Amino acid sequence: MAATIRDVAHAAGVSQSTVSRALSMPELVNPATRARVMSAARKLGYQPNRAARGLITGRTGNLGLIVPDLANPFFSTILKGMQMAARAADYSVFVADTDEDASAEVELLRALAKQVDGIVLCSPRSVDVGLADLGTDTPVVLINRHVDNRPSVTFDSADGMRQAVEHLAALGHRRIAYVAGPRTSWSNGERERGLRQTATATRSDIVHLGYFPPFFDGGVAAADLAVASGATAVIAYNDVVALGLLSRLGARGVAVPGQLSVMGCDDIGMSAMTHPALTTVSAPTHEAGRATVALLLQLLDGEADTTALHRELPTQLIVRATTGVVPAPDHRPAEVTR
Amino acid sequence: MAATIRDVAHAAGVSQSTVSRALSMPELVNPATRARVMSAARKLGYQPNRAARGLITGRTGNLGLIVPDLANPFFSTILKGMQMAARAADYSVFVADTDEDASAEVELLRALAKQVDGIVLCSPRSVDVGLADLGTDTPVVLINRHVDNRPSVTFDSADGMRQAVEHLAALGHRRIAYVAGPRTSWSNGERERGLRQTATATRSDIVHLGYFPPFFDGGVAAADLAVASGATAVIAYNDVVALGLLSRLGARGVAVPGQLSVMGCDDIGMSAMTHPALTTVSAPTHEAGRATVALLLQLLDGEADTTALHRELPTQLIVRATTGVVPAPDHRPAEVTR
DNA sequence: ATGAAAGCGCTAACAT
DNA sequence: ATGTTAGCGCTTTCAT
Repeated sequence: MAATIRDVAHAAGVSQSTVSRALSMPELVNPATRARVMSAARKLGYQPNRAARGLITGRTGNLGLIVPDLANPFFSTILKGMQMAARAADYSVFVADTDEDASAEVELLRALAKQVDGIVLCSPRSVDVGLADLGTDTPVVLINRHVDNRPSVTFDSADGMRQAVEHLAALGHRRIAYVAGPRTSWSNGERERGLRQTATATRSDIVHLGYFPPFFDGGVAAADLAVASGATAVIAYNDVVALGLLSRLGARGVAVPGQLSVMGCDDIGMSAMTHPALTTVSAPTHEAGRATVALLLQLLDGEADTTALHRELPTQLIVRATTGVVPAPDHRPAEVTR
Repeated sequence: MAATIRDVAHAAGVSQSTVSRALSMPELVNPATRARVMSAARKLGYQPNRAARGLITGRTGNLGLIVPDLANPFFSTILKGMQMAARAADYSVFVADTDEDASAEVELLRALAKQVDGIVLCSPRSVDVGLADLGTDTPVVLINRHVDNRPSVTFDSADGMRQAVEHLAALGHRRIAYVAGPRTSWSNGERERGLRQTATATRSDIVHLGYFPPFFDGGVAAADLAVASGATAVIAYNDVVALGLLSRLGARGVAVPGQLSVMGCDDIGMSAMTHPALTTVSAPTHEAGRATVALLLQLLDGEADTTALHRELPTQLIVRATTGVVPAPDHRPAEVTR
C-alpha cells in the first residue's frame, strides 16, 4: 500500500498539517522540521494523492483535450504541445477521441468536465448549439475555431492563403484551383475568405472545385476536377488532401509540378517526407497546444475574463528545396536590369 | 456549483446511501424509490464525482499511457485504440509524452501511478533497470516490448520480416539490405532475428547497413549505403525510415522501384498515401491499444496473474497496387506448365 | 429496503 | 510554528 500523509507524519513525529504545509507552503514551517518531513517523505516514497487533494481544493490538476481523430497528425501534434505545456505546469492531460462523432463530443465534454480544471475542444465542424450550454462550470477553450466571445486559439488561415496565392501569383499562376474542406468547417471558411481577398488583389482566378472530405480520399476525388479546371496550380484544404491529389495525379500520369503545381496546408510532419516535398502553409499546432494551456491557466487563475480571450497564431508559407510548385507554363519573370 | 449526491438525496427525499445504491447496485433498491432517485438525478444533472468515489473504492477509473513521441503515428494510433477501448469500459485515459527521454519516463510513471488504475508503457529502448522497481502497486503493461515475465502486448515482427523476405525472394531478390533501427530497440532485435532466419531458409543474403535513428533522417542517411551495397531491395526498420530512403533515392535519381525496391514496416497511415505507395508489413497498433486495455482490465479484476500475461499480435505483409517493390533485375519466374 | 455513521487522503480554518 | 478539527463527495459496513 502506498504511503499516506499520515505515515509521513508519524515517521517525522509531526502532525498531518505540518506535513501538508511542509510540502505546499514550505516557508511556513521551521526549516528543521521541514527537513525531517522531507526526509521521511522521501524514505517512504510518499506521493500525495491528487484526487484527495482535489476533493478539497476544487482543483484536480488535470486538463482535458477532446479531438475528432487522434490518428490525424494535426490533432496529435496539438495534443503533444498541450501535453508538454501541461507537464511543465504540473498538470496532467486527459484525452478523448470522438472518432468524428459530434454527439460523442457533447457526452465526453460532460463526462470530462468533472475530472478536469479545464478543457480544450477541437471541434472543427460540430454545430454551435452544443457549445452554448457548456463552459459554465469548467472553462473550455476552443482550438482552430472561433465562436462568438468564447476563449479560443486559432490559426491565421486567411493570411496563410494570402501567402499561398501571392507565392503562386509571383510564379505566374493566374488560375488557381481550390479543393475545399467540409462546408461547415470554420477553418475552411477562413481559407476561402483569404483566397477570395488575395485573388482580387493579385488579379488571379480561384476555381472552387467543391467541398471534399478533409482526408486522403478527398484529394483523390478532387484530382480529376483539378486537371479539368484548366488551373495551373491547386491549393488543397490540407496536406493530407494534397497527398491524395498527388496520388491520383501520379496514377493518371499528370506530372507534378511539371503540368500542375500542388500546395497543401498545415505542414503536418509528413509533408516534408514526400518526394517531391509538399509546399505548404504551416499551422503551428504544437504551439497552439501550448497556447491553449496558457489560456486555460490564465482563466483558472482568474487573471482573465472567461469571454473574449482569443489568441490567433500566425501561419507561414513553407517552400521546400524540392517542391511540387513551379512557375506557370507561360510565366515570364520580370527582366532584371543591372 | 455542480450537484452532489446530497442534493439528489434531498430532492428525492431519501438518504445518500440510497442514492448511491440506486446508481451502482440498482437491484438492491425498491423500483419506486429508484425511479424517484433517477429522476431527481437527471433533473439536477447529477454526475458522480469520480475522484471522491475513487478515494474510497481505490479505483480511479483512469488508465495511463506513456509514449516517447505522440507526434509519431505509431504511438498516436496506439493511443487511439486504447482510448476507444477505455471509453467502452467507462475508463478515461491519461497520456504522457516523454519526448524520447528515458529519465522523464520513470518520473512520469511514478507520477501517473497514483492517478490511474493501470499504465501502458511504450518504452522501446529504455534500460530494463527502470522497469524493475515499478508495477508493484499499479499494474503496468508493456507494449511493443517483451521483458522477462511482465505483462505485454507485442507484434510478431519476426514473422513480419519472414513475410517480407519471402515476398522479396519470390520476386527473385537474393541480396537484401536492412536499415536497422536503434541497437537497443527490442523490436529491432526481433526484426533482425526474423530476417536472419528467413535469409537462411530462402538462401538470400541480408546486408546489414548499420543502426540508424528510427526517423526520416535515418532513412536519408542510409540511402547511399543501400545503393552501394549492391542489394536489389531494401527493408527499412519502419515506414518513416523508408520514406527517408525514398526521399534521398529520389534526390539522387535512383529509380524506385526501377533500380531498387524499398519496403517499410508498421503500415502507418501515411504509407498508403505516398506515390508509389509503400509496400510494408502491418503492425496492428490500433488493435494493440485495445489489447492493452483488455489486459489491464483483466489484471484489475484479478482474473489473471500479474506475471506472464502476454499477447502477441500477428503482422501482415501489405502489398499495394502501385508499389515500391518489383522483381529483381535478373529475375526469371518459374515457368508455368499446364 | 433504507438510514446512520464512519472514513478514504487530504487541506484549511481555527486554535494554541 | 505547530496541532486539532472539520469536511470535500462518495461508498460501505452496520443497524434497523
